[in-house]
Amino acid sequence: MTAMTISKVAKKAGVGIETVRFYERKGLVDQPPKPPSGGYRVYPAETGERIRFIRQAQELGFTLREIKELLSLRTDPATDCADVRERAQTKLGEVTRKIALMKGIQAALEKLIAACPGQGALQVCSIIDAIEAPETTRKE
Amino acid sequence: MTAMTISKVAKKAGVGIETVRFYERKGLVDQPPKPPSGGYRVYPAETGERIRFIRQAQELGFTLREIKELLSLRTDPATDCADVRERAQTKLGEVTRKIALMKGIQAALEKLIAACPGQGALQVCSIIDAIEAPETTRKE
DNA sequence: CTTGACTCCGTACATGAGTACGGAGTCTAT
DNA sequence: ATAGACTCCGTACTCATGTACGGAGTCAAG
Repeated sequence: MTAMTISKVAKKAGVGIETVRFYERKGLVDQPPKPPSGGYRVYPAETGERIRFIRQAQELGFTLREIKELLSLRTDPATDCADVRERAQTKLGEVTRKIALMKGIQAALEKLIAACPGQGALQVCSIIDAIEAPETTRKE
Repeated sequence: MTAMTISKVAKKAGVGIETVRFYERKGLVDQPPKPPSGGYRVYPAETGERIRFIRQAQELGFTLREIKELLSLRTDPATDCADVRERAQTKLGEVTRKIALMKGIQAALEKLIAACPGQGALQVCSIIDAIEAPETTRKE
């Protein structure tokens, strides 16, 4: 069982070595200590999963800063539960909002696909219909 | 009814003037022609909506390049329907996938919130559980 | 017809998120 | 014990996405 070196982690996570190191610098993943005997750092298996999570969260429009916050949410005895709870609820609001927006786009795309293949010119339907202007009810 | 100048558009869309101009340069929104009489450009009302859409799509993790593609999808007689349909379907796949990922995070947050307030130390539950490793079934 | 606010345009600067490079050390297989 | 592959670390470069600046032109009100 070969030790988990940085290149193994990177490969498992589907990123480059430099990216792993970049996330270490940013505090998104822990840099394991160098073994006292000297030599290469050895990574726990979770690091790969953690990086995968980071990448997916990025695809969902979270910044590394936000992802760091997400990752710091965990129920363990050491952290103040009420605080974690509150931050989790804030994040939950964000993702719920994003899901709603995304569903708007999904619906618009489905409508577009449905409208398209019929014959030539049905309605002109734009993706922008996906957004229901929230505040644009002001004239001027 | 005062003409829609660039600052009005920006305000309506909730961005700065420079951002509008930046999107014009990038081809994400059309730059209206300068009136032949000279003077300031006047913008159609849709520009504001369009920019709002751009910002929302960005929050959902789409790049400007991708958003440009999204915006170019529309069923109108001028464009090849089959082509539009195909591109729309690709995009639909992407957003559907994103929704699934986002729901994973949503569920994890809900679980976290539910686990938290009970007493002190219930399970340690990490957000990373949100991701079901797709390919990590390889050992080594 | 002048003043203050706004537009236009080009260019420069900023920030987030990597990516690349290079030299020195380490590990492993032959 | 040496070659080839890999690690470590610092620094520098890149690319996307804006933001800021500055000077010249324009507009509308007093």
